[in-house]
Amino acid sequence: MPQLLSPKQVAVALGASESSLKRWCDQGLLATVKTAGGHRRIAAQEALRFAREQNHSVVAPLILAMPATDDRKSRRIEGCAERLATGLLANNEQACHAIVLDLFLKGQPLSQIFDEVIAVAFRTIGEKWECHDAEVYQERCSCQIALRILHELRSKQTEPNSDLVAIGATIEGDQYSLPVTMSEIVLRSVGWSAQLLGSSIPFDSMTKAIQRHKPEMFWLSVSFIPDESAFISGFNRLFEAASKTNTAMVVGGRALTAEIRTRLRYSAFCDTMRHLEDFAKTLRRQAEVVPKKSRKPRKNS
Amino acid sequence: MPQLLSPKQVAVALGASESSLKRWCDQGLLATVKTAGGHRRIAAQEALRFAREQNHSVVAPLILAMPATDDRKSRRIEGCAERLATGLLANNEQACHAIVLDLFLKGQPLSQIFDEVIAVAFRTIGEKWECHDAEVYQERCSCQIALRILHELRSKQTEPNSDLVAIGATIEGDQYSLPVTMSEIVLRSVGWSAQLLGSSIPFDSMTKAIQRHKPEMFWLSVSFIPDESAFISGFNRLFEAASKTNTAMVVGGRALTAEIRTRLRYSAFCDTMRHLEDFAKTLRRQAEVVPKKSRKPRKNS
DNA sequence: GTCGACTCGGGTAATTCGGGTC
DNA sequence: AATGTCCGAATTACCCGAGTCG
Repeated sequence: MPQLLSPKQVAVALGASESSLKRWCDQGLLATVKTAGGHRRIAAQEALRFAREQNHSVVAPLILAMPATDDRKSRRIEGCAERLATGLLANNEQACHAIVLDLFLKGQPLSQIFDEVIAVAFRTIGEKWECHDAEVYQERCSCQIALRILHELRSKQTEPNSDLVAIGATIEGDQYSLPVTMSEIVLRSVGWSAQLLGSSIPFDSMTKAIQRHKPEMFWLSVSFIPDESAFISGFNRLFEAASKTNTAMVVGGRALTAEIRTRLRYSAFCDTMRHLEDFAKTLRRQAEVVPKKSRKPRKNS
Repeated sequence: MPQLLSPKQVAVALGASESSLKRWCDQGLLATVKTAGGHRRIAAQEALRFAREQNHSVVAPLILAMPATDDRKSRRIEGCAERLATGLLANNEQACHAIVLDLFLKGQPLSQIFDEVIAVAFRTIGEKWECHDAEVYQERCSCQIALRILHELRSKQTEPNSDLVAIGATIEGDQYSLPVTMSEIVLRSVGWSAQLLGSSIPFDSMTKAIQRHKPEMFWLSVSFIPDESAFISGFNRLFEAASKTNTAMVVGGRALTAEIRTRLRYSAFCDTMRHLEDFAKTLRRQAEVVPKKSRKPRKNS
C-alpha cells in the first residue's frame, strides 16, 4: 500500500506554499487520490517523482523518503525515537535533523524531545552496540550528528539576558558531551543564562569558575566516573565551595547510582531533562521573590 | 533542509537588482531550481557561495542567516587571531562569531581562517594556560564556542554531492575535536564528501569503517597519543587495511613529531589545513582523470 | 461527541516571468 | 559589456469561512 501524504506535508517537503501545491494537483501535475470528504492525498512516490521531474532539488526529500511520516507518527512524539535511532545509524543526517526540528517547531518542549526522543534513541543505539549490532564508530558518528542538531536548536533560542546564571560541566575523564549540552539548552529555554564550560573539567577548575562567576546554579552531568572515591571527595569539596557563594548544586547522569548518591551532597538530583527544567523553574521563581545582591531590574514587572 | 530563496530575497541580500540576478542565474553563475510554474528558486547556501566568490564584500543586509558585518575591523585577517583569543577568554561568544563569520563572508578561504586565526588563537590560549594566566575551564569553554562556530560554518556550506568520500577521526584517548572538525569542513569546501566519525575511535572500529565505506581518503588528526607504541602498531595496521581498499591515509596534528612520523606509513602528512586542502585538491584532480568503480557522470562535461 | 489541527474552495495581493529598452 | 528600469501575462503567496480528519 502506498504511503499517503497530506498536502501540507508535501508542501513543506517541496518548499512551496499549500496553494501552489493545490494548483499543481488540480492541473494534473501531481496525481492525487481523494478522501470521502474531498481532501487530497498524495502518494509519497508520486511526490518524489514530481520533485525529481520539476524541482530537481528538493528542500526535504527526507520527509518523503523517511518511513512513515504518516500523520499519526510524525505528529506524535512516540515513534520518533525509533525513527531517529534508525536515521542516526544510517548516518542520515538530514532525516535526523528533520525529525527533531519538526518536533521543535510543532512546539514540543525541548525537555520532552530530549528525554523521550534523543535519549531514547541513544539508549537504543547503546543496546545495539552491546549486542554487536552497531559499531563504535557508528555510535560516535551519531553523537556528532546529534551534537550538530543540538547546536542548531541552541542557535534558534533567544539569547538569554537573565541575571540568573547557571554553569555546567562534566568531570575530568567524562567525555559525554551530549547530556550536558542538552542540559544547557533546557536551562536556557526556561530563562537561565546557562553557560556550559565543557567536558572533562577538573574539580579545581570548576571551583575557580564558581568563585569567579558566583552562579546561582552549577550543574554536573555525570555519565562516567573514572575513579569513584576521587569523584566523591572531589565533588563534596566542590559542594562546599558552592555553598559559600550560595550556588545551588544540581547533578544528574546515568553514572550516579543510588549508592553513589547517598554519599554525595547536592541541592537536587535530576533523572531527566524535565526534572532539571522543573527544578530550574522553581529556583527562578524563588529568586524572583527574594532578590539578591546586585540584582538588575527586570523589564516589565 | 536547504532553504530556498526567491530571486528578490537574494537580490536585496546581495544589494543588486532583480534583473542582474536573473542574468547571473541564466548565465549559470548561480545554480537555481525551478518551480513547476517556471519561477527560479535559489538555495541560501548557493547565494552565500556566490557572494563569497564573486560579489565579495558587496553584501549589505544579509539578514538571511548571517549576522551583520563590521567592515572596519574584519577586513584584514591580521589581528583577528588576537581579537578572537581575547573574545574567547572573555567568553564573548557573539564577538567571536562575528569575527569568524565576517572573514568567511569576505571570501577568506576556510583553510586560511583556520590556520591563521582559530589555530593561532588557541595557541595563544594554550600559552596563557601554561603561564597560569588562564584557567582550564576557560580553555574548555573556548573550545565549546569554537565548536559552535565551526558547526555554523559547516551548515553554511553547500551539501557535498561528490562521489569522493573521505572519512576522519581521532584516535582513542584523543579528545581534541576542534582540529578534526576543521579538517572535515576544509575537505567539504573543496568538494569532498567528508564524513567525521568523531573523537576517540578505536583503530579496530576505524578499520571497520574503512572496509564498509571504502572511502577514497581517511584522515586522522592526532593531538594526543596516550600510548606511543600502541599507536604506531595500531596505525600501521590501519594503513594496511586502507591499502586494500585503495584509501589514501592522511595524517596531521601536533602530536605527530618528526620522530614518530619516521615510524609511520601514510600517504600524506599535513601540518596545516592549507596543506590538507591542497592535497585533497590534488587527489581529486587525479581521481577525475582516472575514474574508478561505479563513477556517476558529472553534470556538464 | 468534542476538539484541535488541517483542508477545502475561492478570491486577492504580491512576485516573477520573459523580453525590450534605456 | 554590464546594470537598472519598465511592461503585460503568468505564477505564487496569503487570507477567509465552512467542512473534514483523527
